[in-house]
Amino acid sequence: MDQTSGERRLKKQERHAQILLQLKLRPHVRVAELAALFGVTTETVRRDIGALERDGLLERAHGGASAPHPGGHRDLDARRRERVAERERLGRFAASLVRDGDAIMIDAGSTTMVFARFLAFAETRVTAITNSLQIGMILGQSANARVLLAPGSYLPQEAAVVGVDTCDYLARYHVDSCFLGAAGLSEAGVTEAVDGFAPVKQAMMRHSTSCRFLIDAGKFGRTRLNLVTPLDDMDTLVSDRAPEDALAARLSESGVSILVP
Amino acid sequence: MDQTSGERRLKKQERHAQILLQLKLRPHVRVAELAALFGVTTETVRRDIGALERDGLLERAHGGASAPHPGGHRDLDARRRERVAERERLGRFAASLVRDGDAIMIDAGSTTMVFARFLAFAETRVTAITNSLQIGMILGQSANARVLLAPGSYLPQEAAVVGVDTCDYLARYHVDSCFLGAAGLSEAGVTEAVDGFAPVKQAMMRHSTSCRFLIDAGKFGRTRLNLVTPLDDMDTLVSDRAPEDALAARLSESGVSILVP
DNA sequence: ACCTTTATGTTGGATATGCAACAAATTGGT
DNA sequence: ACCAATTTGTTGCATATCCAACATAAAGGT
Repeated sequence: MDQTSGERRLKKQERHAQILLQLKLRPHVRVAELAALFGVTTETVRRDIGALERDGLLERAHGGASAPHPGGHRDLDARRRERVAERERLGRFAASLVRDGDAIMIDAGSTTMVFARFLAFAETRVTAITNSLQIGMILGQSANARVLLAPGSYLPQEAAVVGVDTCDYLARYHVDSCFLGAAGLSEAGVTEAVDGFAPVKQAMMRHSTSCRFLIDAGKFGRTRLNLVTPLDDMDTLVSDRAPEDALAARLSESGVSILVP
Repeated sequence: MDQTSGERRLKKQERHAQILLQLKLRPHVRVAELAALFGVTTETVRRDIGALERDGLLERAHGGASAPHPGGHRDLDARRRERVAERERLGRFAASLVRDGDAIMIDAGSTTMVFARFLAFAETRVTAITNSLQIGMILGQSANARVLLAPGSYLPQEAAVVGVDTCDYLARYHVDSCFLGAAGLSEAGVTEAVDGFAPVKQAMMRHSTSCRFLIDAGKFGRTRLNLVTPLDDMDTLVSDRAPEDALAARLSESGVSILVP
């Protein structure tokens, strides 16, 4: 049984790879379109999409599928789905802290990504330096944003760059404020799970006048492997709600400013 | 006529803003979902989406809409759709030129993106330095690729960085070969349309042992504003088919190697 | 070769979406 | 309060998509 031309028929695995590849290049593909492309039935494509969805590699839509995020970052997306409302409140609030003309640094992370989306949406006139490709692309959409991307070695899971190149590059600038995410905030300080992120965050802290940590309340009391900064050297916490009890006491003791919507 | 709760009914403009905001937060929204969210008919949402699409602010899909490109590269996408078959042949062939263990530089562009796709698919063990975010993300998916991203100011239309930072960064490396795209190849030399790309391409040429220009035949005889290199300093042309007539003569006269599938 | 497993195609009916035309409601100005 | 313009809702129908069940074909192992 032959088809269109001399094209070899793709196997299931190859189709899956192709579908994911397509979704890296655009946000949405249609079942019919893929079926035509592969020379298979829509039902087959539907099965492919179903399988990929079960693996969490894409999201279905009526008539097609879209990337869990264009640029496909599963972990990041899974995290993003959690605490959506809180994160939106936090992101919107944090974006309101940026004023026209500010120069800022933005760290890679799901919370800072929401922040960047609101910043782009508000069309704040801003110069932003970031190590996150997604944040760069999002903010670059805003006509009023000037985006500088830091160099470094690329981490696919985080869609960000890290390493000495990244830190060296950041050291060449000084901005008004930096907006950083974190995986944990406890009495031990601000901590991070992703290897390589802590030095970048530290570099951003060093080269900005004020430093805002965007940490949603779900991360209070949590400690991860890499220490970003002890509470004593922490500047400002921006969150969706204020910490309580022991953590609150230690924060105030350390002179950390707390901003909540 | 009241609705669900005490919610105020949104006006058209507000719905439009909300839709765009939603699309900044995720890649795809559905008509039915938005209708429920706003408390309006699917037809109204459909009209909203239609209007936004006419303004180029989103792309429709059956049952919903998606961002023009999260990282929105409509031009790039439009270009990509042209000469698909030729470009795929060219990209696949160019990818076969890379051997395990190579260090390469890759320029931003639709042709080089296809090249990177095949490189990722082939899982070639490679270290790649690029100024294109999309290429970085695509190649970064390959377990065998190590990707270094150059810094610079971000160009949203091209999803790439350019500028002196970019060139300075490239100058710190030396690779086996570089793979560059171009908008035109004529007797005047290799030319490019996007401001800022030419210096980056030149920097890549300078810091690689061999330089491959990936230029599909549709660009033969075309001259654009920015000169990347005259034919005399050109190393290798990789294309889907060999040039003819005067251009072919000038290329051979200049000692340019020509590789075709 | 044979058989088993898996993948793909086919079909039909249920459901969802798209579209156009018209009706109803809302808005904005006087 | 009134009218004109705009916006939204409603309806009917064409089309597209989904899903499940079964048939066919391909792949893999013995």
